[in-house]
Amino acid sequence: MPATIRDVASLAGVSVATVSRLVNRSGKVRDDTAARVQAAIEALGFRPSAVGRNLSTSQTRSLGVVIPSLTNPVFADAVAGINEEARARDYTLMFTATNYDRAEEQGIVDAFLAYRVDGLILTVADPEDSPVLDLLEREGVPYVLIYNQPNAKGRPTVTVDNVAAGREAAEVLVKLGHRRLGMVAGRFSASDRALARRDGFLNGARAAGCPDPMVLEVDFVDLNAEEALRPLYGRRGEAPSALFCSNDLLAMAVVGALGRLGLGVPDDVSVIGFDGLAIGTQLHPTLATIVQPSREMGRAATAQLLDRLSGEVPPRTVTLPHQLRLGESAGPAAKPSPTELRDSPAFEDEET
Amino acid sequence: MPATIRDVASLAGVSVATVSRLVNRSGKVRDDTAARVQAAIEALGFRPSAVGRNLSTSQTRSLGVVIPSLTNPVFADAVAGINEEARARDYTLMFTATNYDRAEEQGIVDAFLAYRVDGLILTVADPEDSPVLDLLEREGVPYVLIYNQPNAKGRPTVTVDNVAAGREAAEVLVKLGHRRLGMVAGRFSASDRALARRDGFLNGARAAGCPDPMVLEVDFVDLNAEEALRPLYGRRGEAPSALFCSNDLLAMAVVGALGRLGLGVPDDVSVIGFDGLAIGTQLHPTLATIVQPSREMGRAATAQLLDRLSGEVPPRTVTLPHQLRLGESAGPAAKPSPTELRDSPAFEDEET
DNA sequence: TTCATAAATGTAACCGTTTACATTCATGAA
DNA sequence: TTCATGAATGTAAACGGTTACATTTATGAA
Repeated sequence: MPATIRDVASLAGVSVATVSRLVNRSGKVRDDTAARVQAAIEALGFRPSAVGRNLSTSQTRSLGVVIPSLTNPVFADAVAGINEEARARDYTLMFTATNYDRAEEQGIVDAFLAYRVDGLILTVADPEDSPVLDLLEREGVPYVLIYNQPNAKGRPTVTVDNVAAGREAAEVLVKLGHRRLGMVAGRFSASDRALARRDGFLNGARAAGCPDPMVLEVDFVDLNAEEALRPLYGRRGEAPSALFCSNDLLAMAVVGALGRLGLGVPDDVSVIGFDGLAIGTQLHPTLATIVQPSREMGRAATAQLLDRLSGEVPPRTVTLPHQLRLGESAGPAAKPSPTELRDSPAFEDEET
Repeated sequence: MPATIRDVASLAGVSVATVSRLVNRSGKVRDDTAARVQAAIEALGFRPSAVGRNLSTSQTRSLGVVIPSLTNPVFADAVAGINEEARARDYTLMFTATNYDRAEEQGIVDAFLAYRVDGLILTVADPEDSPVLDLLEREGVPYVLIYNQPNAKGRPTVTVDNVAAGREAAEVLVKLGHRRLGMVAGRFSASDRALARRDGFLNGARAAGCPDPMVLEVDFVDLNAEEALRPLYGRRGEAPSALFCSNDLLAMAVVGALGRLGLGVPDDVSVIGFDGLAIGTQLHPTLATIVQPSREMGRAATAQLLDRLSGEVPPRTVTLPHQLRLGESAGPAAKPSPTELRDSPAFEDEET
């Protein structure tokens, strides 16, 4: 229905090649011819079809974006960054969320490959063991991971140092006087980064001579935080006085749940999250967290991918700096009660 | 580089038509032939090119999504809904955020039209006066608006009744004993819905015999809420005791800013937002708000658009139900001090 | 067997671009 | 005036599918 390049050509009395040259500035055309063609284009409202062009050039100037969920602002922020960079370079985005479902993941990537996207940006459950990534490798379609851990297979990734960050979370809590630490995390099977953060956290706790933190693995989607925390806070004395949550959304839910369990934050329990969501600073108490530069990560991933597409850079892993953001949700440990002193011999080697 | 339908055909010793028929189940092919072709497909890793298909069928099974921002979860939620419905019907999404910029808007829609998306879902600044929508109308490309106000030009829209909702916000505040109401809103020029909410709010306030609420129009992106509120809360007695915010993000910022100004929520000032973001229920105080079913709106918009593409339904406007969600941020008005009683004769006709 | 009919398959044009290569045109030197 | 040269333009073949229509093959009734 819309006008084609041939319509324009015949109206202007030139060949399609000339029209194409003018439209793409890919060759010289005399001024008066140009004017005639331009007039024809406007008269017909000609809008070159990307699909025709894609077919003939066998590239689409489009990128596929595959993330677990948009409901978590951390991903939304990354997509915002991806979007910015892609638009700036005149690429279009095909987008989808997998809802943490591997089958979906597969289906989506299949669809994107059918559309012949030039490259993909994705966050997968586990890059070490990912059929989709293997597929992309096999097909030779360039991709960059985002948020995922750098991994054995050398897959290009833009991320932060989750292990170091987890360790810092432990360290700051210890510095505040906490000894009994705990962690609440989403399912590790769905998040290699949560796993890395845990590793760092345990590490940090051990290095500081704390007893091993207990780790609570919870169902992140439709979570009942109160229910999940109850076992931990059934008996008082032995429960952790500080919790590290594998992401901010989780941390916010935990803070709310603790309140409903009658525990004050940070007076009874300190909480520190991960992600650095903007809203965290608006809350009451403000959320202590480890900030990752999500938007920037999106931008960086896109930049690398596009550079790669224009044949420049070799694939590589980029680690962006994270940053501790103190907040009211993490406070000094309460003075231990006599019973607790008795229960926790580890207190002997307390520092500070 | 990837295998084409002709490769498959020649390997299987059949014609391309047969392969096509098998792939699309669009015609009968004998079992043994089917097996041979299937084998060839697998041997070559044949993946039919959507771009080839798009060209020949002149449709793309893709939808364009254009929203102001992903950073606001209300849009992210809608996109999640759009994504769900689109995937279920085997459509792919092209996506972009405009950052509330009209020029961007135009550029993006141009790009989507070039890609020949089958239809668009969008939220624009002002549907009454929108070059992009006029363009779509002219080109005959189907679209559905989301969040925008139903409008004179009869553009199909999926939304809630923002005017009624605004009125309800006023009513609930009045019922809590507030008389001096105020509203904080994003720029009306960027949001027809904020405008509608204000209209309803003013209406409700008047109907209840309250003095006209003052309306503070603020810059929503990179907002310094504290600075913005200072004029309102410079002198105490005359400042509003309850604020309606045109969206939840704004409300959260306002709650935080009030705290920093030394004003307690809800003890000194009540705050009610709009959107019903999930996090609102986790906050402390929990956020009173008017919930719109964002995900559902995304789904509904997509459903209507796709139905329309298959030639069924005529374009129409759908109004989904909104819902008041009480929260701790809106509480009863403080007993008026004597000075205030003197200053506000309007208190005479107080109800309840 | 023979033939009408239906089932299965094949042929080739078309969708809207790009682009290698061929052709025509203008220009200025000889 | 003629011709070599480079600039401007044109021709036609891809690109990877779909599909109307033509052709071949199988089926079963007479």
